[in-house]
Amino acid sequence: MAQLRTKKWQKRYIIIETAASVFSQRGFHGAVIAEIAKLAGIGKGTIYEYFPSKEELFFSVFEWMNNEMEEKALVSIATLGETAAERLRILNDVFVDAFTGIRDMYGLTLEFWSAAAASPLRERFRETFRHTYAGYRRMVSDIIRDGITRGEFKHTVEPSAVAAALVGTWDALGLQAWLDADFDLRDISHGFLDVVIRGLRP
Amino acid sequence: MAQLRTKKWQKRYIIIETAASVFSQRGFHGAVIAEIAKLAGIGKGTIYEYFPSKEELFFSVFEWMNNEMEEKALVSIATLGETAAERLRILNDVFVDAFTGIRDMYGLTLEFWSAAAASPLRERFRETFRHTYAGYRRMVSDIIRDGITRGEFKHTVEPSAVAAALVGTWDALGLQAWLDADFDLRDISHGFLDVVIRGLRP
Amino acid sequence: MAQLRTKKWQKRYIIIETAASVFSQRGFHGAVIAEIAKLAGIGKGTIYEYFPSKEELFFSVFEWMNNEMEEKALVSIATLGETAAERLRILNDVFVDAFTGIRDMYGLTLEFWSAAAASPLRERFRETFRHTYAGYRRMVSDIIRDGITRGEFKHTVEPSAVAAALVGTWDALGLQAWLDADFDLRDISHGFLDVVIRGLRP
Amino acid sequence: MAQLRTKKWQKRYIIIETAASVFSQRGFHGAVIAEIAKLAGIGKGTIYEYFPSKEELFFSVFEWMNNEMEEKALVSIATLGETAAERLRILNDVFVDAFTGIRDMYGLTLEFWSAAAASPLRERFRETFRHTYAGYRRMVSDIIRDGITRGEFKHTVEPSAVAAALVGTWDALGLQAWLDADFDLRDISHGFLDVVIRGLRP
DNA sequence: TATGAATGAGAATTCATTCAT
DNA sequence: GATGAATGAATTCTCATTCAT
Repeated sequence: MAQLRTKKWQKRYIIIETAASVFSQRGFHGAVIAEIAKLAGIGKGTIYEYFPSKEELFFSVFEWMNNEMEEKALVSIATLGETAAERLRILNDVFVDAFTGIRDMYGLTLEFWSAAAASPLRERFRETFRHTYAGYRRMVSDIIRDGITRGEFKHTVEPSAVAAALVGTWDALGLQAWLDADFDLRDISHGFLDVVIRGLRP
Repeated sequence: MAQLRTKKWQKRYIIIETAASVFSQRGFHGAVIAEIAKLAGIGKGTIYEYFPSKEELFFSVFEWMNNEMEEKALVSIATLGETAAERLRILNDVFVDAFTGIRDMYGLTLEFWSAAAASPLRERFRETFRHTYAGYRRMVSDIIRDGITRGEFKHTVEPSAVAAALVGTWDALGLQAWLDADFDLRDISHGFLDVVIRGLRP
Repeated sequence: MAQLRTKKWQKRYIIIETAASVFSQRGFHGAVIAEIAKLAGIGKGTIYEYFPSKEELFFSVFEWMNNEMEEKALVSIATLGETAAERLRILNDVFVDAFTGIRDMYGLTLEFWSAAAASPLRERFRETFRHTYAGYRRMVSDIIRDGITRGEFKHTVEPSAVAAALVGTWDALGLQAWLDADFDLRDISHGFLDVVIRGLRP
Repeated sequence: MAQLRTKKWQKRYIIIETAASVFSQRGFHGAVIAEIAKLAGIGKGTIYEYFPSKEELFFSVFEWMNNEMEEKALVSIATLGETAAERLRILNDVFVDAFTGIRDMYGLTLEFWSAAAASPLRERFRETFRHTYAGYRRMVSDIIRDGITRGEFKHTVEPSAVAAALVGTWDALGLQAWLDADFDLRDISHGFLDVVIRGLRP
């Protein structure tokens, strides 16, 4: 991204980062543009030079976080292990780690979902969510299909069903972990993944 | 509920139901008390005779929907089948059916999560969520433990891990189905549950 | 107007009157809703209970002033003198008096014209102006036609042309008088009307 | 104007012309400096090299249009016909033509009036209006006085009263024509002028 | 001289909540 | 108990103007 080096994009990035933090602490509606600007060290009006509205800024934060996360996942996919099972475990850990890394920003995810339900930009939020989920499902179902091909997994399993469910599980376990400090995300996801992998074996 | 027969509680119930509909269409922040009142056929001020604030009303809607759902789940639990596997499948269908039944109100769930992240009443939302999830996890882990006891499931599986993941899966598959009209929730959940149950077998 | 006695209409009227004064002093854009409210002795939000927007409030002021003026003109028409010429003179004086009576509010008229050119409600302003002018033109051309019938005026004059011009003249002389404190509106309009009436004679 | 040949004045002229167009479409308050600059093909900041403020720019547009119009009127005056009546008719046509020529810019005139009522520069607008009207009145009263001298007009008419009224009539008929597409400005002004000229005859 | 990125004062509007009736 | 008129705090967004480059 040569762009990232230009001043314009650097400032845009600063705004997004600051906004992410404020939105995550206060929620979309609780966040106030003036505060974001002040924390970003710029004037209120400047934000509107970069984003046409609060909603669009929020959507940009959403896109940015999606990209960050997807990039991590893709990297991990590229550097993966021997067996399909092993690769599922590694991918699982990517999500666990990602969640742990943004734990205090998890509320933001919930705000994104709410935006997908009730924002004026809801259709764009939904479309992006659909797209993102489709991407993750594809990653997982590719691994499973590969496992089937190699004889590692039973050929009667439905890769897309398992993929959808696994992706959903990562999401949902993150939610429970966010709710409950005692929830041991790593342990629980490992325990469950063991069961799933056993279930996938021929 | 003897209460439900009193006028006071009847009107309270009407408000909650109307509010649920409006919140689900417009989101918490987009919903306007005046509209809820008008649709409920009462005066704006009257709502404040029953609920101290918009947030509290929203929270009451949340509690009410939780109760509705839990009741259904408990009924299904009580009337269950022979094997543990069968009971898991029935419980799975309860969630699938519940989701299908409130599909057009699913946005409300997302708003509840957002409230858990950013409402002034967030702690109460979180606490209720925690409690609800704990309840569902208990239902599932009871079934699994029972399966282990009966020798139907492997005794090394961690019931609570599987329970947390399954409950999460139901949640998360609902979300994906809400996002994507083509998503065949029943099929996919069945396909996945088969794998999980195989994985649970000794 | 039984309505005028209801509280709702009384308050509406107070707001319109106060707004007329503020708009006339500061112009539409210079006027601030908060000031109107304060001067009217009510809360800022209350204005929005009666008028959906600043523009609509302004338009209501416009309608109100139009009605006031038209009423006066109609009264004078009803109580008029013998000859057509006399009636033109009386009508002329109605406008002269009206202008003198609202001299310090004349700026408001200019603001209305500006609104007819550039307000979001411009079409309604224009339509109302058209309607008002048509009404005044009709009053005048009726008098002239009557004068022709009675043989007082030449039958070849075009009543509608003279009516349009006379109505315009009253407007425009008011404007010049507003610009220039030395401008003797009464004298000048009388001098001119004499010429016009001579010109109308057979 | 030797000035017009310098680059500085050329650019100033371009800005004024562009501004006239934008102000006429959007009104003074609806017009945005950035748009004027873009349409003029220059940078936003550059406008401030030529005009100290939006108001001053608007005032310059006003002056420029006044000069344009006055020039036309003076030219027509210089090339006039035989009798005083004929000269009044020619002057009348100058205004009719001028109006027709700037029909779609007529809104601008209304904005100038509004500025005379409510701009921070209102005094300068008023002064200029006064001056302009005085000029036109002088043109007309000179003609009438000349007509009286030549015995063409009655010596008891008050030239300045008729002049003020005629000038006002041109203004006001333009307004009515602007409001109403069906208004036949030429016909009506001719019909009226005939009456006035008859009234002026001895 | 020209530019346009940055600024923040400023104002309309919304709507949860109150409270007199 | 029920109501809805009144309220004003709160917030987004606009845009004329400045000034470093």
